[in-house]
Amino acid sequence: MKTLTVKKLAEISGVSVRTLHYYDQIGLLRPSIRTEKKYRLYGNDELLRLQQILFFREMDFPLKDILEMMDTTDYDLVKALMQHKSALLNRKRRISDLLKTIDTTIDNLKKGETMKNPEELYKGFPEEVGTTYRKEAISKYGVQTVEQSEKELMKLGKSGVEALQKEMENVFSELFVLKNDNPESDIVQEHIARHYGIISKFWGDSVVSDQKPDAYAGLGDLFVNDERYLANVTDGSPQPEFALFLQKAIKYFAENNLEK
Amino acid sequence: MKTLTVKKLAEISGVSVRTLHYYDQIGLLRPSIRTEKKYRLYGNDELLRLQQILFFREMDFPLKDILEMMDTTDYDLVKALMQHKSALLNRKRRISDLLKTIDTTIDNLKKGETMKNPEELYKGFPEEVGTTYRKEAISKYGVQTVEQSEKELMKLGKSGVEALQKEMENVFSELFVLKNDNPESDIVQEHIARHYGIISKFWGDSVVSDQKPDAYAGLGDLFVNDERYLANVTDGSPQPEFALFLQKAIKYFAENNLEK
DNA sequence: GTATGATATGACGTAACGTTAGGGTCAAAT
DNA sequence: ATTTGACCCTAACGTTACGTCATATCATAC
Repeated sequence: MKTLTVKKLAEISGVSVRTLHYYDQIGLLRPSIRTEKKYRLYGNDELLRLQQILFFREMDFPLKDILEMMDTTDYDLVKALMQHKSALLNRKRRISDLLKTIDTTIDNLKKGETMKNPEELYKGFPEEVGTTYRKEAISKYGVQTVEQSEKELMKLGKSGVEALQKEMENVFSELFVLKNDNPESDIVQEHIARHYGIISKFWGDSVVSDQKPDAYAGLGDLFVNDERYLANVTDGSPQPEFALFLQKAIKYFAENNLEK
Repeated sequence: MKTLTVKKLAEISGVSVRTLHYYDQIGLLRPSIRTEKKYRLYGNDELLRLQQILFFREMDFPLKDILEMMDTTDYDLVKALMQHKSALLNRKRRISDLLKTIDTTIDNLKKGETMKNPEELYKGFPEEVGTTYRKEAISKYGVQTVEQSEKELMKLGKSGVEALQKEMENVFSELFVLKNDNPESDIVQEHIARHYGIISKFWGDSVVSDQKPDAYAGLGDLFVNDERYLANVTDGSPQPEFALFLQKAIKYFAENNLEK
């Protein structure tokens, strides 16, 4: 039978020599022969096994699991693959979330220098939250949808909008008083629900209904990420603890009341 | 000013005490005060800074980068975020690929892995190059010569062949990256040489030695004439420019290294 | 005075290798 | 026969972001 040295095997399989040493060490892939002088020699079976290993490694299985899978004769491969699949799906979702957050963060940063346009509508709200979501909404649902909903907002009239703004400020100051309570307590959650209601009205149709839970949950993160959002509630001084409190409260609310 | 002990800070920020120790150690987050007895005391600024850190950590930034970002005043945050975004997009794509592979694997396992026909050997190669050349080779050298060399290929075993296939795919994807370089540049030619080596092994004796230069040069033309040959390298979308690039590179290689 | 809880430093463990470091071995070329 | 150069071996540290003891000191309450 033809045998292969480490280097050869490394070359045709595309892994490093060190990797083969390591796999030998942890018992994942042992050479079929050790010569007098301790040289490793691999046969065809080992090449085959290595291919298997690399396949699973490609799938991001930890080596420990691979070892177990390959040494357990009655291993349920399909089940393992499906499990792994769901883990991958989770990772993917998480990355999608991160991407969203990055986008809004980039938006926020850029917005800091530019923008001063016709959206006086949003004045007075937790600093520029409205405009941020306006941009997001535009990119998601198109400009005309958003402008449509803004027209509806207009119908409320200046005074109507101001009333909403005032209401929102009230909720915030009430929440501020509760900042040392448990974010998941009933009373806090009631206020959060009120806040959500106001925000919803404010968003109108610019954020489509089934996107609102996500958008709202994202709000909590924004408070933490950029203290300016709370600046006009806390009269200027940074309140990281309050922001954290809001984040937790909002997260809890979104998870328990919005996702269906 | 209000100060926080490790435990307190850990609690309100949601990280472990050990993490704070560690961040202190690597200089990422130093307490503003060290008491007589070395107790760490953190002020508001540190809490704020920690929030920033955690934000970036959420984004999967390595701590080293976070440290640099936060200590470099003129750091281009937007740029960093966009870079990071593209990295995340890559991860996401990779995961999507893995998911696809897992699905097909599960399918295969359920169907009861068969495949053992002669043409199965050529699977994974630039679509049908193998079989096409089989036909061509047969018409040129006769059936028995080809079958003989296929027996030799069989000796490599499935895994050996797969290793070759993998190697070939690697070369292609590396070449794809270089597709805007000069086809006659050293680096491109090096990869072409590798490719030729692999093809040669694959052809074995089915293509007689002194015919290989011609056959190989012909390969470049095939790429241009039939886009399917590159289909599985370019994940489906036609890449006429890449094909032309390969054709030139191969022609140059054959003329300068193979003919004599 | 002592029990309890918080804090400190130090050091090992983790995953999967990469990377020297220091020394044998084998085949070909001299 | 020897030198070269390519290849082989083991040992061991470095990497990331902490978790988990171990051991010792400190603060607070009873």
